[in-house]
Amino acid sequence: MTVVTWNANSIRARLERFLRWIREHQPDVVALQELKAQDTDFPWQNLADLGYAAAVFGQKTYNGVAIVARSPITGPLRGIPDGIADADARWISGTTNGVRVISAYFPNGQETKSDKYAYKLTWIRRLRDWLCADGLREPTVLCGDFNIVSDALDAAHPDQWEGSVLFNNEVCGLFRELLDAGLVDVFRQKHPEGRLYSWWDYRALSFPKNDGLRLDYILATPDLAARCEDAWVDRDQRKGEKPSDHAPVWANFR
DNA sequence: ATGGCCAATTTTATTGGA
Repeated sequence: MTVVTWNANSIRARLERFLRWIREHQPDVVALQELKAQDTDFPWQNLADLGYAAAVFGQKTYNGVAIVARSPITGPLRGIPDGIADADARWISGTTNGVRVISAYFPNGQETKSDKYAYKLTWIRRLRDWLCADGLREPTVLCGDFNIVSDALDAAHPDQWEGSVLFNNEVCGLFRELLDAGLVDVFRQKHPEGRLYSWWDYRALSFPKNDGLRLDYILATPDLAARCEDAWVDRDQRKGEKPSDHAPVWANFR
């Protein structure tokens, strides 16, 4: 089973590229983030025509997450199921092919002194608490744009990001707490040397210079992680006309 | 070669992204 996580940075702006990519690569499961679209603007029919089911948690203008899969998706949940109100569409889960799939778009946080950063920390702690309490009772992949540089190996120039909302002791500590809840970073497992990235700024020739960050992760419960054969970044999707600033991150499970 | 911000909004600047 192949699992991909991709921050599309607007599903409408990326529609042609997205559908072409689905047709060419036929992934089994895709976790999408930053749809920047309401449910009614999601390409349900295009995907159905290609043989894919979808579970969507859309939002106008900002955020928005979805799961797309070749097998039916059962028991979809929209929003971290802890009963706490959240105005942002950042989390969806569903089960397909016997695996619980979560697509999560972690808050960016803007600046460390901002309310948005406080919200980021609160949001990640909610996710951690849910994972620890009852989130990992079945084989699970937690996929998404974490907006966290988990380690200096995940940045081309870590010194330029140290202390930012993406890379500091607080968010790195919370990332470790997500792993401690019972998850394995399967891409790290396959590439312990690091220096591979999933996001490059649109500005300043960041992609040709490979001045990137790894922000997109696939975390799996240990049973699944043991079945992971390979993990890779689909750099071709950052090339050409109208790319997202994120490339899809893939993992293949036996 | 992969190329010098981009996307959405009742737009012609502003907000947010990372």
